[in-house]
Amino acid sequence: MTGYTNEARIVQAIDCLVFGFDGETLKILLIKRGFQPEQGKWSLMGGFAKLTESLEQASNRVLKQLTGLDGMYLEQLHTFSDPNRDPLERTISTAYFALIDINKYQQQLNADYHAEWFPLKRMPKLIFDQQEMVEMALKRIRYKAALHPILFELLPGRFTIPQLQTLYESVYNTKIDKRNFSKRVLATGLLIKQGEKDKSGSKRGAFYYHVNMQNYYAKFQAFLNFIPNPTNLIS
Amino acid sequence: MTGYTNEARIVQAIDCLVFGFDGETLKILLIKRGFQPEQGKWSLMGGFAKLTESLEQASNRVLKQLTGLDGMYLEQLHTFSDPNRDPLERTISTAYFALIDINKYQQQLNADYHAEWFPLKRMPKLIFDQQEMVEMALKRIRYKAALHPILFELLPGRFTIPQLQTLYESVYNTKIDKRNFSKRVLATGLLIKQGEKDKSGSKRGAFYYHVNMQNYYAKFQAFLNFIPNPTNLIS
DNA sequence: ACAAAAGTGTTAAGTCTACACCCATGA
DNA sequence: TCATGGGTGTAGACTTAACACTTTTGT
Repeated sequence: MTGYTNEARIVQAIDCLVFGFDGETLKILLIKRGFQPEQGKWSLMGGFAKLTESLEQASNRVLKQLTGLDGMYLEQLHTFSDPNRDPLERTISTAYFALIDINKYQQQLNADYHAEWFPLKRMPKLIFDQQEMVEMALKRIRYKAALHPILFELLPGRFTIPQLQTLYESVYNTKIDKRNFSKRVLATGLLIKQGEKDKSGSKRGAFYYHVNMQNYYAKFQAFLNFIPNPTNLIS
Repeated sequence: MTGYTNEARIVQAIDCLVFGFDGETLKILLIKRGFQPEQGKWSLMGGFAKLTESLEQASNRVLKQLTGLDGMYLEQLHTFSDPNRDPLERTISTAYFALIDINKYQQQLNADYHAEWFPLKRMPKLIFDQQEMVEMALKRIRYKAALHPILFELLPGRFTIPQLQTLYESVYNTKIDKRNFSKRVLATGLLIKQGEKDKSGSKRGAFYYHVNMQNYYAKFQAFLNFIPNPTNLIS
């Protein structure tokens, strides 16, 4: 017996949504597609599953190629399977999203792909159903970050509370009271204050913090009620 | 140009996790697998994607075959792609979970599949990675039901508040104070009281309610903070 | 009349929100 | 010295949690 008989075999793709934060706004990494169809158009970084690797392995492989980075936060988003999603051939694509520290991103590696960071508000049209993927990823990130501390993945190893607040404000496109924000974020016990200050943003300087990794894993589930109005969150 | 060259083509399966509630406990519908490998073992209901259908269409087709039902609550859970998950051939499977009113389930249709409902606590060992699928689905249901009113999908068109409470208690394996429970559930505005009572559970009888579908869609997002301790919920 | 489940209200504790002033520093 | 962003506390509103007794009715 060598396999299932009479069943269709289908090309299995992966698409990677890479998000970063530049201190101002949430950005997504896009490439200029290097092959047909839709060659030369802006696109998510993707690839195809090989016979001997899982989709997680395929995504990590592709992300390593594109960004030079390993071991980043990576989560399966959804599998897109409309029979007409790819005009060239019936293809199923599983989308993954990654949250990376934009500073670790290795610029030289992407020369081949002509990769560029785009603020989400000024993103070009994408090919196939990738627009839908981006919207779903944003919903997922907003939903999840309201309950879990995933946004730390977008920051460097040390960061200030005002930076963290800007990140939350940019993800939720809202303004948060800084007194309430710092009270809550400190109350989680996830942050450890450092001696040094970041003087780049102000004359007085803001203290650096880093994540208490022990508490991070322990409290990953318990980081609730962070956002003023967790309405507008989606399934 | 007729397709991608040099890319692997892989069998794409779907697996359906069908949940129901019998008034006592949450149950899952399993079948005796009718083909190799693992023929005769207890398994999730599954199938293969045809070239011309999406995975959602495939799932609905398979669920219709198994249960006779259409249009049930169906959500994509996760895509499982370990290269060794199926010993016969490399197969990728996307799991979907369905929540159905167990009373609508059409018994005659499953004769071919030897389907049976199992309380989750007394579930037999499943084949391949299906055990993992069930665990992930349970986590997802608990997570989502803490924030959204999906558990109504498991109840008949009319139900009583004590029945609803039993359902929540069984999903979360916990006890909830009935005064607080009814206050909260009524405060959502999702329930409409009916004139009649269900006399089956007690001598006095409990009023029937049904879901206000208008509010249901409007408030699907806003049904928050339902469960005493939304700790133990998973990503 | 009694057993068994349904139904209902209050109070205290805790959490959340709104809000304004002083601090430190570089230019 | 002044302009800029950093840092902090409180009071009122609201929400949540804990808790017990009365009602209905079939047997």
